[in-house]
Amino acid sequence: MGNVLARKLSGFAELSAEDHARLDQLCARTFEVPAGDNLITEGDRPSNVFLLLEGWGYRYKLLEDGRRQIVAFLIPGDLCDIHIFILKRMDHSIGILCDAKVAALPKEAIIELMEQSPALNRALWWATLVDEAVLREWLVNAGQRDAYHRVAHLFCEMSVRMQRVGLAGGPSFHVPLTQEELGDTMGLTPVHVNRTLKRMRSEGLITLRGKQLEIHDVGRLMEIAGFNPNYLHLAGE
Amino acid sequence: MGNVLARKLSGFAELSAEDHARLDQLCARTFEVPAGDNLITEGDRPSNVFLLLEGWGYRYKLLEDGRRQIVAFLIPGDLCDIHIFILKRMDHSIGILCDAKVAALPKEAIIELMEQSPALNRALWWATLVDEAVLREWLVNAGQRDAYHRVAHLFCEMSVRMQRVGLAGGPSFHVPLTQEELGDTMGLTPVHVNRTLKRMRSEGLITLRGKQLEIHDVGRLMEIAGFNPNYLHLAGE
DNA sequence: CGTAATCTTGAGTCCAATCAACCAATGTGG
DNA sequence: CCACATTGGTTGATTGGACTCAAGATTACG
Repeated sequence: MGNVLARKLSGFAELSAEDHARLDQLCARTFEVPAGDNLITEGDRPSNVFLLLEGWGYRYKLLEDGRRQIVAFLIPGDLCDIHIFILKRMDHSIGILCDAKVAALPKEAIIELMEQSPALNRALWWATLVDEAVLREWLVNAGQRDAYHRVAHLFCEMSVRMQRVGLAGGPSFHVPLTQEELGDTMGLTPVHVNRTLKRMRSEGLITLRGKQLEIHDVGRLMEIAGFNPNYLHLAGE
Repeated sequence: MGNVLARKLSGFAELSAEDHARLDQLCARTFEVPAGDNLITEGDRPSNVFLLLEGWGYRYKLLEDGRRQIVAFLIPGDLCDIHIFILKRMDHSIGILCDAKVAALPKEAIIELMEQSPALNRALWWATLVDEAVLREWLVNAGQRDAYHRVAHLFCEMSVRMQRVGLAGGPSFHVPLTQEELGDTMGLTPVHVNRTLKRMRSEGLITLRGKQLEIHDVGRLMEIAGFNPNYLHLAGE
């Protein structure tokens, strides 16, 4: 179903029934990608745009010595760069965190879509700009906040994003990340992530067991994190 | 002159004489912005796209307690987000570092430009995607590298970017940044930036005096930084 | 059910922050 | 034209947050 994408985009623009049909049609050809696989590898020249329908992915870059920085998470409804084919080669990789269902959209289909529907064109642009805004906020996170506030901020963002696509029923949702992956996201070691989570648990802020994250009081966590959702550019502004 | 923009874009796409004319025309109405001013402030609803013709600008976000993270530098030829008007409000600010000359491009002109010239459309897209790629690399920098390698990496990037728009004649170029601003860029304190620069100076890597940066051996600095220019997606790939 | 991956905790170390002067350069007004 | 103020740069001493190393507990999974 293109429903995940439609649901996400309709948070920004009013989509017509025709637009919905277009999106559904776009997602006709899907395939499965098992956890641990790479969807795209640095150096590739992708000619398709991928849409994540189920599961989680993540963008990352590797340094020569093996260190890894995760630069984005992809959750259902997320596209990997609509215009990626403009660049000659990928400058980063996209990995899959848990068994995923993916639609491959030929670039021609994307171009056609954007030409035919001004609403979708704008909506896809909006999604792209929000991705960039998230990247800026992650840079703020890594550059300015200490471990405790970094984790808090990331969890707030995840909560909002999961809510948005209907994957967080209530205060609890699935986060298929190891502590090592959390560390590589925020520039922390897994050991320090562990200690930070322990602290947040002991303060009654969260429960994180078996990849299930529960935020006991989102408002309070947002306050701690200094979380301002404006950068996600949600519907109601 | 739109020449700065044209020079930058022609590093990616072959622009026709007509395209050059279009760009020149676009930059007809210019104005000056003094150092220290904000070009755009968080919360604004810009209806113009700004093109920096002379001087330096920087994107930044402030936290409640006054800390600042610089998330990008704008040098001559850089546009501030072509499609910014799709978002309702700015989620960050753009400041001016040294007296600048700026062209304000009405969004209609941008849209028209992109419709009329496929080459320019692609080129502007390319510029946008490169901006995002730089952001990813900055996140890697802040998340994974220590102060010494962070500074080295940033200087390598600046060198390449300045070279690209013809603002670095040889190994030396103008960098109108205080050590505090360098710190806010990389998530370091000014004191530590100072010590790091001192070390790089003592190792004979750089000279930095009066806002003039000279990199004595770019190849060596790139090696130290682990700098791979692929993310800048230059012409020759 | 056993092995590997992940999580957890402790002890010691180190990189970068903080605190605090002092110096150099620039600029302004009397 | 000089006194003084301000900003930016430099250096030292100390502190602290996060890393490293290491070992044990728990969980996941073939």
